[in-house]
Amino acid sequence: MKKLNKEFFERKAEIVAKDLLGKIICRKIKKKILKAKIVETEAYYDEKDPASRACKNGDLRETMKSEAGTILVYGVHNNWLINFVTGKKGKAEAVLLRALEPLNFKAKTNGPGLLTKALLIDKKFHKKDITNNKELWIENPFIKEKFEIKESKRIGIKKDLNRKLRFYIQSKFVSKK
DNA sequence: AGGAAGATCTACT
DNA sequence: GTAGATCTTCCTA
Repeated sequence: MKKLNKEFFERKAEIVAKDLLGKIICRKIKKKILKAKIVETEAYYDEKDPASRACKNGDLRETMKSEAGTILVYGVHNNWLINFVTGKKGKAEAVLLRALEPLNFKAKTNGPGLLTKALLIDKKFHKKDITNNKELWIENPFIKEKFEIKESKRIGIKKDLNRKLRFYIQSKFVSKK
């Protein structure tokens, strides 16, 4: 198993979002390691993205502009959403994790808020480094599965720009609409 | 200090 | 399908 390194995240958000599909996210809780396959992602491209909080001033925008691989935890309503900063430093790009398929545990993760609950992810991961973290990291799977990557519009956003920035694999865990 | 908006979820009709 | 719950962040004063 090889952890994803910084170079992986230094590419465009759209590319990273597609490439993250099928990867394994690992969360260490006490002595157990929860593993789940990433099945749904969304890309946010820069501070001009009207749907992104990077279009506002503040800490989130600064975080999105920081080093690739930085974890960004964003709170809405009652939930935490987890993102990974992508692109080179200075670019406000990020990828949102929308759904996972649990491999060695049971949970509902068909939605951005539920997946953070299942993995016990909260604000304490904000600004941490996904490529160098003891409690949370991403691995390449042993075998590269064949799967079809589907695209659609982003979900839950009113300001939609007819761009297809949501990517997913066929799975019952994918949030569907 | 207060208000508004938001990348959501659940429950009920 | 729609309403409501309820939290974090940013903006204004």
